Amino acid sequence: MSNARRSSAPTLEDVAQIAGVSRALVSLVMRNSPRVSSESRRRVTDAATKLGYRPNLMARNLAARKTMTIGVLLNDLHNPWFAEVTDGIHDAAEGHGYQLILASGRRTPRLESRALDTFLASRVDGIIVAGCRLPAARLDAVATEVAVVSVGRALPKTSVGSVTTDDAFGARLAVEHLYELGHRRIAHIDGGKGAGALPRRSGYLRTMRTLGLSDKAQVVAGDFTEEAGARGAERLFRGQVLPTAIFTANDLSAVGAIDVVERRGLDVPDDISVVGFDNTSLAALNHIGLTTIDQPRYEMGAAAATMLIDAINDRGALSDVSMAPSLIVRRTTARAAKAQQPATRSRQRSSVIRAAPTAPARSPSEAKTS
Amino acid sequence: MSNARRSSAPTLEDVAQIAGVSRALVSLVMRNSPRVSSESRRRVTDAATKLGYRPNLMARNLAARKTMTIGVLLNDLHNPWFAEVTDGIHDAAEGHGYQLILASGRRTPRLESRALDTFLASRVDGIIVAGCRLPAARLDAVATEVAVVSVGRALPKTSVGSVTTDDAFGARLAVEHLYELGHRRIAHIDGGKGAGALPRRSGYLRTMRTLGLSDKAQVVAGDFTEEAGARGAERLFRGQVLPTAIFTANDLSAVGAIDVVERRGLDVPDDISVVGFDNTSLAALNHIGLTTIDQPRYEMGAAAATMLIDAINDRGALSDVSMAPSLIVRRTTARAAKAQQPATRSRQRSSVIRAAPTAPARSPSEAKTS
DNA sequence: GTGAAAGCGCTAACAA
DNA sequence: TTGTTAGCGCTTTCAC
Repeated sequence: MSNARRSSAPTLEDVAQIAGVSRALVSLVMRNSPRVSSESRRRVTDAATKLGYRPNLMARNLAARKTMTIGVLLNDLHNPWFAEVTDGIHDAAEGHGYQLILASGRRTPRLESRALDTFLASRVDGIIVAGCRLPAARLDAVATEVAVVSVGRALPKTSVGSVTTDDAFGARLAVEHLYELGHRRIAHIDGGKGAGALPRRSGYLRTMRTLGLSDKAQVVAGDFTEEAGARGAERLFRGQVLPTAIFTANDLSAVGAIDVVERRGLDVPDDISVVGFDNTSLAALNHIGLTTIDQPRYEMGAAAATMLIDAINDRGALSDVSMAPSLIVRRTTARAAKAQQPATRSRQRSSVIRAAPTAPARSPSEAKTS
Repeated sequence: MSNARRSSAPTLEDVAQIAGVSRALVSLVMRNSPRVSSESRRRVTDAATKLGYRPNLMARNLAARKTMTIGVLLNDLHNPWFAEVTDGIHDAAEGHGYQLILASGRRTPRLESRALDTFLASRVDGIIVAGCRLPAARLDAVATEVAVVSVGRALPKTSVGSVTTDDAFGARLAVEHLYELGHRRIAHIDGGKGAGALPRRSGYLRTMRTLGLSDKAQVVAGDFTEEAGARGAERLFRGQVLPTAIFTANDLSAVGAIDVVERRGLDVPDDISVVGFDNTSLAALNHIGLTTIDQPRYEMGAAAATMLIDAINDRGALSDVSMAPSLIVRRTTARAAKAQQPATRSRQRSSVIRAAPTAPARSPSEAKTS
């Protein structure tokens, strides 16, 4: 560390001056227009580098009436799901010459709302909201001013486009998987008001009903965080009968729930099976080996960006696309024990034994770690 | 999804017109200046809401010659360390009235560099780079145009301020902890060119030397990712003698290494102890229970933002601050086995047994999960 | 307290 | 191919 800072950045005018040409010519060169003689081009670029000239984006965007920028609102930087979706958005946007500006909502509607205001004030050409929890009406209002697409949450009856997975079907896959393993008492720790939480919850309930398990269905409140998963599991332990399986609204919650189960001296999956949702990198960690429902996160991000950019350029309308989820079986689910009720149920954290599945690894279809 | 989009946003002029006042007055109201009569204020705000007026940030910033925005370059959205640092930056910046615009470098110097260019072109008032891998010279050049502070990596002899932890000391804590548990053959999977990787590596080497363990020191190349941790561990397994302990450059790598160790049929910590670095939320997951070196991530982010903002407003100079790391003992480290060489060393992934520490939990100082 | 006028740095017709 | 001329929407003196 030491010091030095510029006084005032050079402008187009400065460059034009020392290159001995007009401002318009410099402008053309900066946007590398083909209709410039190579001689002029050289003189301009020379002058520019000599001055350390850098076009002022604000001035450019103000004059051009577009920004070639898309604002991306991420609900929770702590959840790897968002990183993975963002990669997809990034690559697709870059391919079309668009820049990204990211904002973090920190799972707080107030901050999400403010971030949207900033995007609008910055006149971004389009907005992608990922896992956004804001009311549909709010998003629809934003969509009045600029094209918006939502990832991870459908917004029917609004002008907001969406790319989601079929959450209800994903929930069904999870429940059916557990059912086939012999589980009946299957609980669900939900995602509260989070994006996609509702269809996952109703998908769970519907499937339980279809399987004739309505009386055994049990939903506890969560919010897509690890802490919520832990709290949810604690809640289950406080109940009369313990479930033999837990289906959580996302991977983060699943990890929280597993911790609690093991802390209670029970084993996953021998005593209680757990299925997550998302198939984030977290689930894929071999050390966690979470059975979960895969969402094609990267592809979802890419699809959202492509749809948005097409809409911006009037090459297509916003729509609602739903991608197929799939079951990824790893090591947190196993055949239900004979006894409906797990054997041990010590309260204190006796030495925690995490054994491998007794059965040989069931189709360890380790999907791409993204 | 359906449709509708605005034609052209209302401007200050429009508002002034229908409020029956001058543009300047509207401007004052928008920036809520105190020298406006409440009557005028009311008329203006009424007109503004009626029109759905929203100040154009580009125009404002262009005219005001400042943006009240700080650009934050995050090296890797997939690593929770960045989310945690960002929270600190966010809160501190907000407290001073600054906005954030985030950019993801995706662990790619080319993208990091481009993001910096965008920040400069956008005329942000200051820049924070977190875990940035760009050459010091490049960052120093940027620092010529705007105040820059780096989190997680010191940049001596440049104009870039920095907030780091004492990485070398952290490495020493890790090695000494292992030494006290009886380990001698302690390997290090490093962070390559990553931020902070160098001091961690040299801290490791120096401590090994101090402990008279130079001949047993072994460094394998990594890059702060889980994959690199796994590759590094594989490399160790290919060696003549296996270490009894591994110190990795960060938590992500530690998790990768642990996976490989267990895949090889060995136990962590009974056969091989592992220590990470960062104490991210990942390490704190009970299910992982990684012994690691804590960095006060939130505080580092906040300190960086505060330092930057002070510098922007000439209330202080950029400097290099280093925060103290600390050892967090969880469950991936244990007393070294009697035999120098671990017993089993099966090649195939025999049933993986993950046992709890045989010794009762050693000071489970679960630091704040941030 | 309010208005008029002059830019901020650039793009976009249109002329030449 | 290059230069001229208007703005883009806002802030900021500086009068009144």
